[in-house]
Amino acid sequence: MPTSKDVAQAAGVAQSTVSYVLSGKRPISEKTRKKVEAAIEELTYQPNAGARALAGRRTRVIGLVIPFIPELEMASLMEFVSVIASTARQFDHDILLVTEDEGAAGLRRVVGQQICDGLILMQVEDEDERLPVARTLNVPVLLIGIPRDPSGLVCIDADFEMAGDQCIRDLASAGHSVVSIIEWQPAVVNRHVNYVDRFMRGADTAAESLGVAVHHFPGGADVAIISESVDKALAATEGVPAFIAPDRTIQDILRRALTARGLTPGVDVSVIGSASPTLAELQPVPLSTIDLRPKEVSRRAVKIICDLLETENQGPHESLELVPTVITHRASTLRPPHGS
Amino acid sequence: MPTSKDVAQAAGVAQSTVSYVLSGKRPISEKTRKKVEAAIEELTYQPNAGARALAGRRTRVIGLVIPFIPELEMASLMEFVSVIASTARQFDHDILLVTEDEGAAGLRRVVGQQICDGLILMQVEDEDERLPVARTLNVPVLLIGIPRDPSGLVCIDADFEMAGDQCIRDLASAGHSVVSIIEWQPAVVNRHVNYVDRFMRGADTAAESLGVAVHHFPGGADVAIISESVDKALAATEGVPAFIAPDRTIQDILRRALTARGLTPGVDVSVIGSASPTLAELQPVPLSTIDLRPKEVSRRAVKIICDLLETENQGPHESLELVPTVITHRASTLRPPHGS
DNA sequence: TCGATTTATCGATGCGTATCGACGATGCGT
DNA sequence: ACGCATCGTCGATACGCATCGATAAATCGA
Repeated sequence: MPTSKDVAQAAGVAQSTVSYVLSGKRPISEKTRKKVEAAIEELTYQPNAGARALAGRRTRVIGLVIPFIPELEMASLMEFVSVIASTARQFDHDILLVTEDEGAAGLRRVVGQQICDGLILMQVEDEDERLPVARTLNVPVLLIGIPRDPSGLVCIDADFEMAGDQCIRDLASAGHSVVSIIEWQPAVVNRHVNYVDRFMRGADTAAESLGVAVHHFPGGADVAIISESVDKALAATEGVPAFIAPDRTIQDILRRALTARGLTPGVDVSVIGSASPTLAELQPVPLSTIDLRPKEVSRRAVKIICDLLETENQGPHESLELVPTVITHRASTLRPPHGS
Repeated sequence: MPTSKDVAQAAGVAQSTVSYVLSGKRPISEKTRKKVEAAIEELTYQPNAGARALAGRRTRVIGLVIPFIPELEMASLMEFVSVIASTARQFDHDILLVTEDEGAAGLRRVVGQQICDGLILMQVEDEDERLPVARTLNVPVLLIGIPRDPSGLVCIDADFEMAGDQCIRDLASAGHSVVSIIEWQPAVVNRHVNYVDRFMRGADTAAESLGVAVHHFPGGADVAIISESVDKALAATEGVPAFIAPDRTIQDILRRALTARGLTPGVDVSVIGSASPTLAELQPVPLSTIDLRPKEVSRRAVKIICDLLETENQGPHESLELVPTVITHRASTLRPPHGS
């Protein structure tokens, strides 16, 4: 492997000059820059990351703490991971995976060994055991998700309250006065992420101001529970029933339960789910969706932490950014009455 | 951040002694070891990764090249990633994400900058553009998947041929003489991964030796295509029909298509799918599965490359490891006739 | 034309660890 | 008691790069 010294020798300059050509931190004449760049090209020189980290006290690596494999939600998780990694590259950073099974000790390790310049924590819970540790680490930490006490922390998440609001308003404007919301699966709810509450709060508030009645039903991974909820919901509704199912697994089960009862989304019943546009269009009846914008959340998360890494001021930051959600009409919801 | 020099000072020894206590590469008296360990504890010393990499020419990081986000198969992908990261930790290594959108240049980068000691390539295609590059990198590379020409490369994958064989034998022993296999989705097939072919070869060979007739049907993401295949398959079968659907998405669609026709798995029809035991049990009718053992593949992949990293001999290795698949009877297939 | 600036480059040093050779201390046999 | 191997520790050096101060060269003003 060629070193910057080799490059310097090939270009007939000092090693430090090579370094300055690369970093641009001192003026370099056009002539020597050309020489150095030619030498770099010829030797296919690439700076050694370890040496760079040692001398520059910067690794340009961000640790990504992924939650413990819950067998569910994996697809969604992967989308975050993938977009985070790509975006990090755009900011000239790399992503190191830190698995949850290392626990809080893992955070101390990657920061203590200075493998990472900063951390992104995914799936932050209401009372997350990692937070006390995160607060004491002397590196920027970015949370995806909002804990009960976000003081002294930098958080970002989808605006679930807005999502709940949008769903209710949308159904209300389509003429529904009763809406049934089916919660996330117990596996999600029990993890004590609070976006469930935020969503419901947004929905309830909107419903109250619009005079819409909202029924809540527990989520469940198996058909029986959902079927039961559907029956209760149908019994409690006059006119065309409306369902909101923000959990992807739930919405699949819901669709089957409705089909089994001879109800067609967009005709006899309105359904709002959550899915990427692509997947939504692939449904038997294209699904109206509330888009929680995982990609945008991921992108902003990376941007925020990279900004923090640039301005290396040590003062503990604190901020809370909510990414607006987007509701999209497709065939699974009734159209609003003409003129409304 | 304390350094090994600080530790040395606190313990009243030389810095090199601290290093030897940590590495164990030279004998250290019980007494000074205790002193040093106490100092490490007290200062919460952790060795600097950059310095370590520089001096030891080893980063203890493995690059994991994840395929370009295909919107499908994400859950399965995440399972690999998660297990790989955990297993790497057991071998005292970390995982750096390398996204496919950097292309082959990404491989050169992470190796050239010596961010990684080795690479794991996921989802290797038949004629993978990354392979020529991989062969010239002077670090161990481990492929998950088997390219057309595996010469000079180290590969591991599930034994899809065995999987095909097992499925056919299982159905044959349950009395089926005609079996319909529904291929993976076009999105998978078109990516030119060859495990599809390997599976079919195993199935066809077994079928021939057992006198079983096999019908192949294309996969498809939407219900219409699968329904059509099912109808054709039913028409072509006398007695109880049997289906094999190794693609998870397909198997979900298949189940609905069969249900719609009043066929109950395990009673009027046999179905073998692919899913984790957990998910298989959650189905309306517990699904007989062919387990492609993604976790085991991941674990072995990490073990292999870590072994290669230990024995740093430079000679280009070549090997091909196939992980045995496991077929598990559940309620969705007919029971073999008594006594067989 | 000569000193005062500015510009471009060089040499030296430090970052924190691993490793090698050296050296004093200890134990051995005779 | 003396030479000799062994054990435990130390000091010095290298790893490859970033950065600082210094210096030579070029530019400018008067």
